Amino acid sequence: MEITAKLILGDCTKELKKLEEDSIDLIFTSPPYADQRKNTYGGIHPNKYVEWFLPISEELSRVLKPTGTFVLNIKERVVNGERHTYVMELILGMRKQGWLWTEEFIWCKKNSYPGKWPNRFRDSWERLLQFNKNNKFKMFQDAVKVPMGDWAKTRLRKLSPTDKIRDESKVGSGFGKNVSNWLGRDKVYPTNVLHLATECNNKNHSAVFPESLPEWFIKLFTEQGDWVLDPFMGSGTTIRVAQKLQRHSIGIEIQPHYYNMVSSEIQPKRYYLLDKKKNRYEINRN
Amino acid sequence: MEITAKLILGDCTKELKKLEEDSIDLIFTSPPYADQRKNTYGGIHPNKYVEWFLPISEELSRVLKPTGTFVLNIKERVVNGERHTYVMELILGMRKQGWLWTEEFIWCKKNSYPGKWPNRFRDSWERLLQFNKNNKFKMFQDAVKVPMGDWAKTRLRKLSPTDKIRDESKVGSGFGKNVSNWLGRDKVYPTNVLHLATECNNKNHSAVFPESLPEWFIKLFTEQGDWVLDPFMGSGTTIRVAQKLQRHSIGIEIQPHYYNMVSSEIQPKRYYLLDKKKNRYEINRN
DNA sequence: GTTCCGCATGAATCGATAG
DNA sequence: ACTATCGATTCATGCGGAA
Repeated sequence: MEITAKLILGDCTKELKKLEEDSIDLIFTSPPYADQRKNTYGGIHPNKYVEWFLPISEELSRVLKPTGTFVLNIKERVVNGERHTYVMELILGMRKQGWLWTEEFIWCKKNSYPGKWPNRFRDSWERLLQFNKNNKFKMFQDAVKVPMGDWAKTRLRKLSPTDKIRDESKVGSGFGKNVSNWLGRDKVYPTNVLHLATECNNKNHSAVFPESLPEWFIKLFTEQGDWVLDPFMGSGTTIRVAQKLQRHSIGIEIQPHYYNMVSSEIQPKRYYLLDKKKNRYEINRN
Repeated sequence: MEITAKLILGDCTKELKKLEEDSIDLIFTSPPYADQRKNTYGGIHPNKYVEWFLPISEELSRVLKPTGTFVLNIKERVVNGERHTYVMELILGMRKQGWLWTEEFIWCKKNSYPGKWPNRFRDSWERLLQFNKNNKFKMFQDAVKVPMGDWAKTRLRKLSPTDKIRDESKVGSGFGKNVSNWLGRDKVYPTNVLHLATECNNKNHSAVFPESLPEWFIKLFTEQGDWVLDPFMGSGTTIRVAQKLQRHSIGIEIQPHYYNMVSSEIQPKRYYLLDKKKNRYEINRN
């Protein structure tokens, strides 16, 4: 199996137009926050943020498959002691473009940026907005199951024989029936809150988010061989993870510095062979 | 010292008008979510939510002191597979009224409502929106400091309401029972993410949020003798905590059932004496 | 006195069915 | 076509009684 990673140097407002429509399964990106990264994209002023982004989201809608998902990592800045409203206005604007605002996940950053202010605490969470073109979209929930809470160890350890037998006899409570289903089960579905630490010790590139963040969404919304797009590639975290998980990827970056860095690291094509024993693809080292 | 708890039976859209202006230090409330609790306030349809709430927030602005804070606990419902936008529209509407949207805290609920759907995970967080009339407001950050270190973090997160209830005598010292463990440990400021479990069905009253939620904000935004208002009192959690922490309180509730329940539990006036040894007020049992 | 187990039940949401 | 009601699904926790 051949997995492609296509890197593009350029402004995504222009480069996106060259991509084929209905071709992407997942867009995962963290655009430059308002007034951050001043050199990039001219350092968008919070008040101009929405009008800058809407043409981009329009193009993203064009390239996304009808069953695809767009995950946007964003957080509003504080302006004059107040949270700015550009994220809310962006959601409202994108809905007018036809996007569905399906869900808002929360990323709780375990080690948030340090600091102390008289009127606020450290900001320790970010939004992960899920948008879709259609209310039928691809989702692979089993791929992101998590270990069950501690309560299970103590409480489900010993189940009386009656509980196991009760299966169909007592449908009334509904609980007894399901308890037996949970025996031997150690994983449950996650919630819409993600607890991940920020990576701080990566020397080569300062990624805005840890690899586990795109990893979670790539596993959730795509399968092997699907296409992942990051229009604001930056240090290439999304692309790197996509390749690792054997998804095709396209990354667009405006800054040559980042583009060159990622280019030197990512192979444009990688080949995987089906290992029949393990029943999965393994990288072909030849 | 005399601490008042004033309970009002009635519709807050009317009752708020009778309150004195610039008299409240903290408003903490959890209004009925759109189309939930159908018996209360007629079960407001998501599309009508903003126009229903804005007149109320207008009155809340009137009664709040210029240095006061309004904390609103709210979450949007899913309508047609999409998160509804009434919360965002509410924030935008309140800003037009002159409110400042200072901050958004996240309440992560460890035990969220169960369920499984093909297109979403369980909803495990709620918003706590902080609004102010002025960018100079009262805030007592030291009152909510938490112990440092991983040990303390996990401990804090796992603290069940019972753990706290067991030692209610040590009012104001945080989470009673474990305080001794924290002696000698450095304390740090918290972040804008709160990890609390919802109180499951208590035998007496099913509160929508645990006591530790209003407790945290009451400690953060008020001092002893200040005034706390909850215009949607419900089972009276906010009022109960305010009284425990020796803040005056006003609770408004439209349903006689709840009003009577809280009335039977809360003393309209409670007297505290200054214990000079401990340098704090203790309840006068005479 | 602890620890352990059984039971009930939540600010929910989807899809099918009925009016 | 559009709205109202109902059953199925699922995990963490408090409470009360038992070991």
